[in-house]
Amino acid sequence: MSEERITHQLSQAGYRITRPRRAVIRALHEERGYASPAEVHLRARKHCPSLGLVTVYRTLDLLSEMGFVRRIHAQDGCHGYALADGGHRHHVVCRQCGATMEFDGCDLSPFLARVGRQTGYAIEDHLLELVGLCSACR
Amino acid sequence: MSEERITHQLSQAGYRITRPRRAVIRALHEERGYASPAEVHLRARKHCPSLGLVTVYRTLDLLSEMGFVRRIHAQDGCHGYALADGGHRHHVVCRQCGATMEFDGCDLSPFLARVGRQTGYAIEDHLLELVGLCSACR
DNA sequence: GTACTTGCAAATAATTTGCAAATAT
DNA sequence: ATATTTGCAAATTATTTGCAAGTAC
Repeated sequence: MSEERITHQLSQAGYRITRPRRAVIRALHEERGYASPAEVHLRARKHCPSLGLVTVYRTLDLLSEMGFVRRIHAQDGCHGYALADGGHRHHVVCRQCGATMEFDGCDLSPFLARVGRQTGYAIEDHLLELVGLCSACR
Repeated sequence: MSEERITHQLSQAGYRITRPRRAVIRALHEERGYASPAEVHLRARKHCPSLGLVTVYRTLDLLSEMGFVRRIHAQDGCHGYALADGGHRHHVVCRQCGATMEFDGCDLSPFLARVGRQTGYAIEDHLLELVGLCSACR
């Protein structure tokens, strides 16, 4: 979802559109995959240098509650946040050097449909991250 | 997987079978869904009163590394652990109520193979998280 | 006996809360 | 004008580490 649309909806819901909140929303849009609160903070400071980490937590909570963002759990155990509906930002990470590369053509639909039937859930979004060795590290 | 099978495999891998480890494995078997380290600790103490929380963390790490246990991301922010019922399984999380459900038959192989060719990476592992609405919340 | 494990205490990291000052509406 | 939001500092909670003592093999 676009930044404008999110801010508009927040505004409609009675929340104020502040510089810190804009900065967090922008940072999330710039992120390819998911980011920890600390990472969001780092990135969002570019847009609002005075931004405090606490505000990042609070804003992520708000966005999460409003359904614009979702919490995901990363392998290392840290929590990450990603834009909901950003499900098609997939990437491979090299476990050796950390290089990441995006790939496109996420044709998981048949798979997702099957899981939906099997579990009774209405699947709305997904996050996929692949881990492996990049060509240089092999 | 049964307790005996897990301990056997740990033993085969060169790890020692201790009272604290048995207690943690048993506690996981008694748990229906997933449990936080603190919850595992509480339950496992019934089988090994001297058990320390630190050992629970270490044992969960070990079991997780060996693939006997999976980390689950709970809504409230705490990490949870659940037995991996063999094979590679994933889960769907309900964005409304947080209920999680496992599904099996994660047959992504054709997809992974294609991405491997496309990116030049040797894909070794993947993290897939699905988000949706559970049947009760729909 | 020896190397792996444990539990404790202390260190570190992650997240939340209280509150006066700042600011969007 | 005023109720919301912010940033800081401090509190709380979660997780990891160092190390001497304990234990499986």
